Amino acid sequence: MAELPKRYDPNSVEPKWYRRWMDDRDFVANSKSSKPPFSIVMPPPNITGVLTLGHVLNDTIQDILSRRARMQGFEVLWLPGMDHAGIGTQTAVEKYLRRTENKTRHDLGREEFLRRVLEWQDKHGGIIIEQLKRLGCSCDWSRQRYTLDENYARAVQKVFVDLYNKGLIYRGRRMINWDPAAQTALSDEEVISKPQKGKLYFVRYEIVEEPGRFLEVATTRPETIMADTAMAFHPGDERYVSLLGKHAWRPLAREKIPILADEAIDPEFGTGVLKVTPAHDALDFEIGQRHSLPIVDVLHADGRINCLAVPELDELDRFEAREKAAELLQARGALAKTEPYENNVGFSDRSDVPIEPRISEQWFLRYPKTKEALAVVRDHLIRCFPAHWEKVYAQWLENIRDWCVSRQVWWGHRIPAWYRKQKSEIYVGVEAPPDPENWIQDSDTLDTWFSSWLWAYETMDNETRRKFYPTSVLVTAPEIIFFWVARMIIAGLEFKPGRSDRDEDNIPFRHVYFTGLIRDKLGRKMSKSLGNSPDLLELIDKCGADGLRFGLMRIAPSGQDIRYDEKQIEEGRNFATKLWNAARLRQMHGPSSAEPQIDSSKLSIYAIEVLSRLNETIDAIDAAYRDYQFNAVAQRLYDFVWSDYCDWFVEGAKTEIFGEDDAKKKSTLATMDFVLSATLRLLHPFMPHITEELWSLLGFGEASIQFAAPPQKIALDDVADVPGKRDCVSAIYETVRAGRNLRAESKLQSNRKIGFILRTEEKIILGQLPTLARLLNAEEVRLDPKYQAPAGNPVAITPLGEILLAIAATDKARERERLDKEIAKIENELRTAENKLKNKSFVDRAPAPVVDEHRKRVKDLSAQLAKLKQARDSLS
RNA sequence: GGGCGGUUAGCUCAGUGGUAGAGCGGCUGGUUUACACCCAGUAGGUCGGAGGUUCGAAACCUUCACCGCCCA
Repeated sequence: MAELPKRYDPNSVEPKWYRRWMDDRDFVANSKSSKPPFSIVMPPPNITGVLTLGHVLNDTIQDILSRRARMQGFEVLWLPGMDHAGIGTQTAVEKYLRRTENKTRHDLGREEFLRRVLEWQDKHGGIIIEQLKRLGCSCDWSRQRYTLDENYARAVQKVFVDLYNKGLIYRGRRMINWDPAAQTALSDEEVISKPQKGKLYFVRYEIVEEPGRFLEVATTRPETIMADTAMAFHPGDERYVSLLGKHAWRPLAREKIPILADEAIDPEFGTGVLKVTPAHDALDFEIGQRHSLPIVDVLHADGRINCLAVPELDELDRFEAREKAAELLQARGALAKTEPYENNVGFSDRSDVPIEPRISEQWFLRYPKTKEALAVVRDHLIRCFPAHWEKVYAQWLENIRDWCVSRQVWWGHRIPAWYRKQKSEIYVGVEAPPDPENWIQDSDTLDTWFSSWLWAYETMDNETRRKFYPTSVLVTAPEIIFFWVARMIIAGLEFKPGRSDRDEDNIPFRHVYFTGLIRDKLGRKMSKSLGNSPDLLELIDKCGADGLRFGLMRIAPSGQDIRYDEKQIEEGRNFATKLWNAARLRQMHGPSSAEPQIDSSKLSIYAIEVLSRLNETIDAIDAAYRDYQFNAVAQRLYDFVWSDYCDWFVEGAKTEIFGEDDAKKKSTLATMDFVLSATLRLLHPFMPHITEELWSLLGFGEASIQFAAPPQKIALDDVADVPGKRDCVSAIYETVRAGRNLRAESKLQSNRKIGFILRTEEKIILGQLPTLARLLNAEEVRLDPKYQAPAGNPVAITPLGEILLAIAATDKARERERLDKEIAKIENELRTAENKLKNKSFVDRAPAPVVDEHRKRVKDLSAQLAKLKQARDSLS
């Protein structure tokens, strides 16, 4: 085998393996398999989206879970797909049309516009799928789905019809959230409230029955005064009771409006009087309903004023009109004052403009199965990770309101409802009415989430569903817990796609893992407009998909936001290179063995140590996976490979590899093979490409590493006194650290070969001197239990005794200083431990092992201190 | 206003009652035949404040402050 290059080149390795995996159909799930199922449905990215760090995080986690399950012997289905993103895609195409042809969708007409959207989709769509492949995602692409696939779209409409027939979906004129930019209704979940600096306008309304007396109202929206149909105060508010039943003059579009009392008014706010504008405020609408007030709408759909009675305001944009209305009121002496004011304003999640509460005829869903949906999470048929999301979920369900599902958008699933021409008759059905010429179909489409709530099972054919539904786990961002997660649970419980009627067979998933949110270095959200998202394909070119995956996973604590820094991805790349070189070193010493023969009776103490550490790592990783602590898994692997294996085991093992004893050499190489093979398998879910490449290069298996069983802990039962041997290794490593420190503190260059003397009675160290010397980069390490330091050799205390440099300190003053510092440190530690033991209640109450440990500490520290003081004295 | 997170080294973060940790960054030394995407060493912390529980608290409880998110 040719020597490997020094540096790992992911760009030549990663695409090669991905192609192979695809050619071998390794990711295709077999519904007929007898293996136990493991399934994930991918949260579908937008059809015209591109890969973001959020996707990388999300989909890497799904890939890790899928790949690990595959290795564990599960039949794995990771089902990918895309979402048509109704409003988002339509807006993008509209923008494009306006820019290139200066046309609106209405200029083109519905049919032509939809043709253009399809063109756009063909041109820009599905880029993200190729990017996910570059990331190494092991999705079953043969089952890739799209929310507008014919079958899927039909299922969406069928669900609508069913819910309509059950009376759960209804059409009604109600107060909804109107997005004046996108000109569509939105659901409550799509409204984000943001604090806004504005003004509070104090407006005077003259009392009709008492000319000259005024009622003062504080409002943030003077531009809607023309739509006021009443004034209201709290029934208990004594300031105003005398006005009850009287009337006020509306100062704009002057008219008499009644003064009434309603419990909903907060007497503390402003003057305690509310101007009731039922058409433009949700609370006012309710008050209006209670008091049978007329509804006057003074806004166009695009947010301009629609009020011929006040020509100064008519046709003005709502925000311009606000200023203008204030001016008009001022001119008429109706504006008492204005105050700066900050309040929360609902913004559209889509177009980031303030939402307009508006009365409109829309379709609504009265959510079914909300009690059951609460129960399945409360009773842990579904578990959230981290668990606190269960509370957030419950809170939403407990306060749930009907879902406005219709959108005034053309791109999407058209509402399967028809209205009879010239009659008020509605037909709702998957098929068009038999006499279409007499009907007009509803022009609206359904909320995109109304299609994605079926994603967990409508993406599967019957056979797939039988094998893989309910899915094992859903991985998603907390931002869409209501939009998607909760609604999918409701859909599963209502439509019962499972193999029985029982809830546990119909929930869409058993676990939900919520990722963190990725922020930039400054803590800001990643966004297109800020331009703070890295170019991921560039990053993959630079660090490899594996480097990106590992780097990101290592810094992604569960349940917390992630501060992204490219340096951390570089660390992922560096780690890949480290792993590569660890394999390279092994490969330089002859062929590795797929089944290394470990004769535990012949293992060196270092091999026992590294194998024990490997065992511990395997346990720790298992535990971390159980809690979905991916960063902990990554960190454990990083530490094991870099520190335990490379820094300590491999460096020490060079004694044997380059040594004369063939049996020892073989045993050491076998240990390396064992550890490397296990490490590659442990790392495979995180770094699929490099592990496959090394698995193949080192010949650890004929078949792909993807289906190799996860490493089991090695039994060291027949090794005598493992703890004793590990203590010995730990003492040796401690001694190495002390010796290296001596060398550096004595200003000796780290490459200079130098002699050390070890003053110890420990016999166990005899055979270990060559390894000790290698790790210390020493010319030799001389064992001398009776060594008398001639002129103050620099000395350090170790668990083995004392280690000394075989040369006199060149600078005695500095050496004294060093020893003084060391003495002070030890004295300090000693004092702490002694004080604890002096405390009677500690000795009486603390567990015996803890007390013993402190006694031992005092003993050890005292011995160390004595030796250090002796060395210090010999210098003066 | 209600709920949920967070506050540990210059930075990013681990750390579930028993001697405060890692990586990065800083500083010092190094082309020691796996790796300069590296190796060795090192400085740097009254664990946000105040109370409490305990023999013992970064961790558990109470409270306050500040930061962030979700819902009104």
